[in-house]
Amino acid sequence: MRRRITLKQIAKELDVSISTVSKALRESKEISQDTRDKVQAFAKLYNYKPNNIAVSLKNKHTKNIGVIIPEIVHHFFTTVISGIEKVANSKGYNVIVCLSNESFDKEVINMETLANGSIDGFIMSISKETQKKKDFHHLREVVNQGMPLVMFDRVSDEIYCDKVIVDDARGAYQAVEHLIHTGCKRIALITTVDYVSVGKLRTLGYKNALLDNEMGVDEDLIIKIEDIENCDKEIEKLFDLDNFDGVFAVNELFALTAMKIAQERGYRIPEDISFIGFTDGILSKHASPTLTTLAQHGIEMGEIAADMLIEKIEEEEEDESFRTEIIRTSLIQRDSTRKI
Amino acid sequence: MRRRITLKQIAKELDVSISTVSKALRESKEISQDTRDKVQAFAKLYNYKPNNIAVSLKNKHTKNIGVIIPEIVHHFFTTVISGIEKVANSKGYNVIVCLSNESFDKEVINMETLANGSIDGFIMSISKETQKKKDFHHLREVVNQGMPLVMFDRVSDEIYCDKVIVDDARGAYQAVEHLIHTGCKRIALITTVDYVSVGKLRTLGYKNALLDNEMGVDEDLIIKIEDIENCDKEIEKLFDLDNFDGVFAVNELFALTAMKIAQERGYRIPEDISFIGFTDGILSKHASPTLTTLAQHGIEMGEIAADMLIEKIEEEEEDESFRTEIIRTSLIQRDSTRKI
DNA sequence: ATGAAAGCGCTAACAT
DNA sequence: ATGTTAGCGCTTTCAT
Repeated sequence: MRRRITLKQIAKELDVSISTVSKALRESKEISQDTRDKVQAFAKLYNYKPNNIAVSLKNKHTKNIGVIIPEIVHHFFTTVISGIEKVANSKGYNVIVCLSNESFDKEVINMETLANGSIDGFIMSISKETQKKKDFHHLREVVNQGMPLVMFDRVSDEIYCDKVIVDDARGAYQAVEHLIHTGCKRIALITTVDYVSVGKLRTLGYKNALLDNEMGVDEDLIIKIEDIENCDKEIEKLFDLDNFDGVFAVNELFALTAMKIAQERGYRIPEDISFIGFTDGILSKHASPTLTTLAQHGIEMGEIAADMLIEKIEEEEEDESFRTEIIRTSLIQRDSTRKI
Repeated sequence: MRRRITLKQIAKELDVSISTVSKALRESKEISQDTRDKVQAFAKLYNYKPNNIAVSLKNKHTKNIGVIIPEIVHHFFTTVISGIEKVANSKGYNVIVCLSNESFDKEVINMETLANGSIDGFIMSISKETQKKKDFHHLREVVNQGMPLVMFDRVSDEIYCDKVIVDDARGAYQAVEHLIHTGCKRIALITTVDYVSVGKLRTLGYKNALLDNEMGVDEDLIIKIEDIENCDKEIEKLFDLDNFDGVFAVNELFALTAMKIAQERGYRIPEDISFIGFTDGILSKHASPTLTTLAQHGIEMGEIAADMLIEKIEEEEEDESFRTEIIRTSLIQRDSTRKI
């Protein structure tokens, strides 16, 4: 078991100085071709690779980027990671993933441990709890230290940094309009509690679409779900109390659950009730009937976030201007809505 | 924008030496209570946090663990990461995730970049391409350098290291027996090509279950799918050519696709045909009918892998004995199989 | 063309 | 009780 070899050892073996070895390895023409060849051959033979940590300490950058997300077992976030990873790797960066599990404390701890020199910048989506508490001191701190930060999807207006967001309100608007255009007259909304920023925005889009089409908002047709585990109970209530011919749900799970309940109650989809979900994940594609959804383009979001971050990391002087990229959703028509 | 403060700066401000500051911060009783208080107050005020990189260089460990998986947009792997993350974080480690995207070259590159000092150990599941090529030099190299490695799920016998695997053959056996016990007479198998180790093992379990129940293996009932994207075409062929009353599929997607085709052809599930899938992901739970599956306990695998790795990382002298933990699958009965 | 030396931020053995 | 020094592995400036 050979341990990794260092410059020092090479220098000693070859009876030259450490700096000669270092330079030879980096093809410096300060060093004679002869020595360069000799050093390189030796390095290759012993499979020399520079120690990343030492290089990081010296160069003041780690070539790591930290990603903090609420949940990894959530298809949208994994697609974003996939996009981040792709561009990060192509530019020589590694991705350190930390999960907050929707907990404020965990989010704070994660940020603090990573911010102490382990990474060159952050990409993050804040936890529900953080959104509820509205306490962003940890983000502020990191930004104040000059560490680049890109927020995505679940962002906060209070923090000045680059952002990549989905056009939630517009997407919801688009979905509801599609229901209207395909003949729905009474459209229900299944959404989350208001402190979840994206839920709120999607609710807004839903209302606007109704208003713009002179349909009026009926609050009885809107249910806000807190406990995702037991969303079926809440949704059952909607079916008990009211009737409608279209459902817009802010995520796949709500949409699928609603479809299942509708089917159990004997409604035909989409003839009797049409369904659209936000977020195009695996569930939608394999549901029966397949679910019409709004694709959020997670991979693309990840790629853009990583590009923005790396740009900020690598720019010479720091630039105080921040961008917000808005990713348009696109409607994926499947079998849970009527054809136009 | 205040940059991070260092020991040196604290020392200068307080007019003491760097080592005094270092010691004071670590509550060394070599230092007078007075100085300790003063230093700590100052450090707190300026929010001093030790630089991880410097500590790593000094201490020869990074408190990072590298995880290399073929795909992140794959529910099983994300559950494993979730488990790894949980125990890693609880023991003060960060998780660096790299994706091979099922590519041998990418896997090699990922390992090499991480092995150069960025991490203290690896947890990995090898790519399909690596399994096909049977080239494990990169793993061997890492192990030879004394870097702890834990392989999970897709492992290789050629590498001596700790492993965590699913009892694939036994799980498949269990699934097929369940089909038999619930009355199936002719059971089809939808599997992957043989070089995917888990596919091969699950095929083995299938055959053994049939043999042990004196049912005989009919090769016409076995299809091996190479191209997952177009698995529906292959599965259609199975339905065209043969008839059967039970299907065991080595993953969720194959099972769901087969169920959908069966439904289109007018078969009732489970009355006419029963289905079981390997891997209990989100699809199974939300399919209609819900799919009976073998749960692989990804979270648990991740936790065990992380525990094994950290144990090896932290042990004093290195221990050449390696363990293989076998995780039993469990059958989750849902509506795609008949009740006993 | 080569090497000595300083320094990145920290720890720790060894003075004083 | 405090400070000096060396060193982790590397880069780079400044001699020689």
